[in-house]
Amino acid sequence: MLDINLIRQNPEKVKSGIAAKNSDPKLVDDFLALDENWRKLTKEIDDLRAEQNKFSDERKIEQATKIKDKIQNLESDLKKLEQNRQNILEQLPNLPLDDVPVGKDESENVVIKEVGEKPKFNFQSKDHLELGKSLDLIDFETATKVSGSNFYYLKNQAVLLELALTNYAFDILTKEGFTPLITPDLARQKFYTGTGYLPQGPEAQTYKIKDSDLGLIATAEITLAGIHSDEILDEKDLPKKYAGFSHCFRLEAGSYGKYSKGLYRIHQFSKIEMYVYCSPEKSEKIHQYLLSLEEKIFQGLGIPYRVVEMCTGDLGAQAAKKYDLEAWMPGRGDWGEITSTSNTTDYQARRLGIRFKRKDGSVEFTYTLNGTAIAISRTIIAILENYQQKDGSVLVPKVLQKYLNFKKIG
RNA sequence: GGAAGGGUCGCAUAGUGGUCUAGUGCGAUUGCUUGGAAAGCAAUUAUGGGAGAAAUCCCAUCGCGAGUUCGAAUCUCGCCCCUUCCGCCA
Repeated sequence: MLDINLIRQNPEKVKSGIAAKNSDPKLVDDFLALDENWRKLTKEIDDLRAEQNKFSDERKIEQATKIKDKIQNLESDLKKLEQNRQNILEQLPNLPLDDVPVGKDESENVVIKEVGEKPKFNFQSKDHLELGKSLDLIDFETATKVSGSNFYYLKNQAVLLELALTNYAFDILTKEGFTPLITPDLARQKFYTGTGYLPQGPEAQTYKIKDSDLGLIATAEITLAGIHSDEILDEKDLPKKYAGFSHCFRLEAGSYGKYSKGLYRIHQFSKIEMYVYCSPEKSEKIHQYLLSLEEKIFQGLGIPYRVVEMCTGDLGAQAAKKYDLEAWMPGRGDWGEITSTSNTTDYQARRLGIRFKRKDGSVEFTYTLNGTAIAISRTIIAILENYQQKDGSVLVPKVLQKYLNFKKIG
């Protein structure tokens, strides 16, 4: 949600910002028109109420009743105005930061750097599906029978690999002062909408629990953002850094093609998400910090990756700035998204009511940032495909060996 | 899942239809006092919205939402949460 005062005072800035994100700038004019009517009517009703209160206090019941009827008539109009105004407000995406490259879609994203050496195989390499099968690590067939397509059983050493990756990431993050958490895998709807995820409708990517207000979370971002909703934090406690493990559930309706196969696009996976609450002036530095932690994790794993900065058109609604890490995936012979970190400024905080009190006593909205520490399933793809050997086995990255009693899979 | 009780200002508590503009205590901040502190005394002590150049004024908020009423913290209904007991279970 954007700051109403910003829209009122600087509509041109808002228009150009949302236009860069492929949203219709006309929404701003619509909003301002509704807002002006809303203000007029609000004033009118407030004044009437003041009058009604006065008559009530003086027990002038007849006059008070008359005003009451008047207010009731106006109030239904006000409700409509308020709702329309709110609808538009919720449609407006967060504005991109000034230094974000302008672009229409993902084709205009900017590759910032490439780190690590792509492996060169002197044998016929396999993709993770073949490796998963030959090494008995992933079972899609049985999962399809039990749960449907795009589910999987992790088996044998892949299970231990998942746990090792979890421990590895938590070790790094706790050293960095993050509070480790295992979050609920279900959350109330208001936290989906608050973080900007759509719980329903044709574009919904999330599962909803029938006859309840709950849904399966698509990311721990939802449960981590909820922690301090409707709270006023103390500036001296900022930044608050959380690392939350959760299962993530995504409908992924209509995803087909070679890039969707195997573990890449599935209905359920495990992920550790970083989430930071901070003051506005610290947010850009912390965003770079989150990116550096993501790089540290994948450098440690020895997986070649590149850093991509999203252009304005590919930021999504919540983000003001966003970087992805893409790992080299030999099985597809291409890069595949493996982490994502966003500065959502005060966009989520406004919806969720997350504020903080400065030393001088003033209260303002907190900035929030999120970043993937590790998405286990895609990381397993990258490990299997990059560490495969001629004999069909897969070496375990050095940093994981201390969590496992084997150095080689197969 | 069932039954009973509860949710009030940072915390603790009072408040069962109008003087609640929410009392009291604790805590916090500021001032007075002091060599300094404590104690004491005094004042302040929320959030959102609207009008205004400002001082300031007005509206809303007692878990959330709807309703009854000229008037609701107080009455009614729905929901959420907490506590205790029962059931079920890891």
